[in-house]
Amino acid sequence: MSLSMRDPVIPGTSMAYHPFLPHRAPDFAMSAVLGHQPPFFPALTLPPNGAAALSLPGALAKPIMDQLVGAAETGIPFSSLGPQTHLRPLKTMEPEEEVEDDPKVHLEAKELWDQFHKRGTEMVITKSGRRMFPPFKVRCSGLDKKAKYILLMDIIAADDCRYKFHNSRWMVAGKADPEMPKRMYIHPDSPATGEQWMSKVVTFHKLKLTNNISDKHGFTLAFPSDQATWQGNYSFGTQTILNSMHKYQPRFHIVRANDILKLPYSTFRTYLFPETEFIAVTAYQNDKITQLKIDNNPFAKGFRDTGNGRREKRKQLTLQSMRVFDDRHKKENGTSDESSSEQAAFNCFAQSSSPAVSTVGTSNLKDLCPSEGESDAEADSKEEHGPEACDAAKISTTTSEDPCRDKGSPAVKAHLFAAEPGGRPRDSGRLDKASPDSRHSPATISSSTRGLGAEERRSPGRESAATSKAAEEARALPGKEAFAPLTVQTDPAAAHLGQGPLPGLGFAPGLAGQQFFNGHPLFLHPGQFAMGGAFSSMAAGMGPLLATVSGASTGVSGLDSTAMASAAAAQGLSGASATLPFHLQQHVLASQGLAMSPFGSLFPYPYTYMAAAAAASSAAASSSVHRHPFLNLNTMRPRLRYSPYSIPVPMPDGSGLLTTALPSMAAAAAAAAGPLDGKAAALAASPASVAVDSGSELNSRSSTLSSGSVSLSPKLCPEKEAATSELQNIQRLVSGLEAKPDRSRSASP
DNA sequence: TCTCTCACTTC
DNA sequence: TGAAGTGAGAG
Repeated sequence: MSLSMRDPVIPGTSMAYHPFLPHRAPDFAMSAVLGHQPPFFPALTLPPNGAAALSLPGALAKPIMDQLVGAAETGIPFSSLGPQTHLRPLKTMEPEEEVEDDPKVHLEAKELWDQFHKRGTEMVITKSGRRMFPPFKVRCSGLDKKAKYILLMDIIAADDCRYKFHNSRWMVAGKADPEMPKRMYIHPDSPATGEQWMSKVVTFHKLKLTNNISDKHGFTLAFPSDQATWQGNYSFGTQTILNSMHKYQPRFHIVRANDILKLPYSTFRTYLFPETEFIAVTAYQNDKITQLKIDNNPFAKGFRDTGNGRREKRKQLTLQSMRVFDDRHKKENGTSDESSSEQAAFNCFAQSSSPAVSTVGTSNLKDLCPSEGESDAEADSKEEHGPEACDAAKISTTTSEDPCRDKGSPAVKAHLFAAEPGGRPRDSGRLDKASPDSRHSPATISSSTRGLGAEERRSPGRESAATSKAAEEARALPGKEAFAPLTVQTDPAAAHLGQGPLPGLGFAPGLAGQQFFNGHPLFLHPGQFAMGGAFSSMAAGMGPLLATVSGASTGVSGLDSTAMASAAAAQGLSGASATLPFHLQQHVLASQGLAMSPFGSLFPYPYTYMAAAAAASSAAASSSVHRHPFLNLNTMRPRLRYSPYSIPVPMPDGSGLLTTALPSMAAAAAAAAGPLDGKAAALAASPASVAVDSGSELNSRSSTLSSGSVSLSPKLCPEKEAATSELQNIQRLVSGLEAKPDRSRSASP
């Protein structure tokens, strides 16, 4: 049984769903708390009949169940298993039936995105968080109507560059700053049936972007995995922390799972829309972008030229003053330079007075301002081919070297922005969109290789030699290893958590008013208590996950005194002592405008540890290769389908699924992944490049690729045709990776 | 560059 | 009606 938004769960009344509460005890076939270390470990749910009832990959389920069940039967101290273990109702662990589906995802408002993208989309980030505009919306099809899916979104760094807006163009300004802890946002409606998802446009407009590293709207989970790139901590949250003047790429994920608890073991189908790439800014740099926002964002109506808003009044005032100035100038010089006058006016009005700009607001993609800066005009003229062509180009561009790209870095898309230094063959090399549907073609990344390839494909940069040089220099700079976004690392275990690429997972926000813990201890930041459906089950199912608060330098996870105590006691957790007093927790929650769930903050785990874990995760992810955890993961494990979550490995006593086990695992993973840096990316890139080879193909193939039936392009990897079983592909690719990380190059033309 | 306040908007 | 989302502009 899983909770969802549809479950009538209301904070304060949802306790009935909490497995830790006494009245829930009967629902459990078994209930036990195993182990006591580390305190931050969430409970591992264990059905009474072992692995069979747990919908986990065989490889994972077996060792876990063997250990847990075996330990219980033989009297082995639970502590030897490491994590606290909770047994959950069998019914919640019943495996799902595998039903074929063929998900397709279409980006909504693509035309709008194209308009922005052509000029280098900027997204404002603020301390309190700013929504994305255009909003990220997709429409799904091809889902199994009856199956449940969890939809997620995250934003990853597009490259390792820092940018500056110079001479009306975005230019590389050096190496990227240390990456912020990444978070994944779970759509608040998750989980929902395929039918439900397909019946509406899935919007992620509530996701906010922030530059506040102390943001409390997130938490981190950590769990072991043999997939290095996904081993460690996973952050979720309603706000994504970004670096200003850095380029980012939103991603959309479809996970077929009827319960959040299965998320860690489910296959992620990732979709990437190049046109949604953007540069985070604290203040708009490109006036054209500003104008586009004003013209299209309802909330900015007041700044539109049309209307009686402040903008209009100001404009009129400015115009008036300008006329006075101009008249005076004419009298003084006896001549009138219309062009200069316009230019002056343009400068003074900051484009608000530009006629050309006013037309930008239309939904149609037209030239914005021919009269504007040469760079813009140039860009526009080049972009007149249409947004679709532009997209195709993005995807197909492959020849030029991207200066900003780290060796092996899969994602380098600096060239994607129109406002970049001229002279680059922006349009050259673009592939015509063969299919009308290509406009909706995302770069599907259900397979690691494809995902990486997609970005790799795009990475070929348009950067000038100069920028390339700068990037090179920047690259030479000390890595981000030193970066520790989160303050204190109180637990050694947390340190290694970050050794591997750690993709951030963000659990949805708008789940307010719903309980998300029907069960197990999950370390959540107070800010997450408002989350609902997805979390309800997630908490219950994140057994092997280590939860930590991420991105928070202050505070402690808010915990309901009652529930927390109950949970803590049940789990034998010791971290509660590190938490704030209940009233303080309430204060923390209140400060965030969040209602504290009665059972809410279940996790008495030391906030500091969580932060440390997140920091470690972030630091690990900051490596060039790890810049794109998702893609990197794929690189490491080329799969048509992959799970960002851990895959079971033999668990040593005392470690098991716990974080304690992470060190060794992470280390091993890191060791394996390390050498792959760069090469691995290349490997992954090959299939991906194929996938993105043609916009039309992307679209038509997205489903196929995502489904894993066939994802590799016949052009590049004929031997990897759909007929090849997924397992075989995985095995082959993985073995190849391990043996020859760079083999991919040879395999990919 | 960034942060904050402001007037204005939508919902 | 008020909370929340906007860009402008000052500092």
